[in-house]
Amino acid sequence: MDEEIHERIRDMIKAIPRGRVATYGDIADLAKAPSPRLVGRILNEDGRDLPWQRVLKADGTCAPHLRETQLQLLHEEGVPNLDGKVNLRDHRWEDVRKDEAAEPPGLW
DNA sequence: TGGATGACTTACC
DNA sequence: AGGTAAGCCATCC
Repeated sequence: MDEEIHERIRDMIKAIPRGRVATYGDIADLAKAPSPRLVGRILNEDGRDLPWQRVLKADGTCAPHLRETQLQLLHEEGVPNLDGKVNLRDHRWEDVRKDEAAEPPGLW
């Protein structure tokens, strides 16, 4: 059902930890959404109560109309950005989870 | 029914 | 590194 996806997408976004980010594609994947476009649409109409600032495009940039606000909020959360682009390698939610699970403790 | 649109992605050049 | 094109899914006209 569409409602299911809708809800799951919102839950996934809510689940993004502070100081971390995820791409639309990641959310779509985790929420089993058929397309990243759906994630964008959800945020557009129902993103008021969500940490929408933690959702970025695949290249680490954010949507044009939000750029200013987005970067500001992320910066306040402790997510640095370089000329409007966030380093996904260091702050991407999915990647970090994977690394933390696979990385031997104490290595870093 | 068919085409246009959007807080997207990937591939190619 | 930056531009274009095609694919993508739900919605609206």
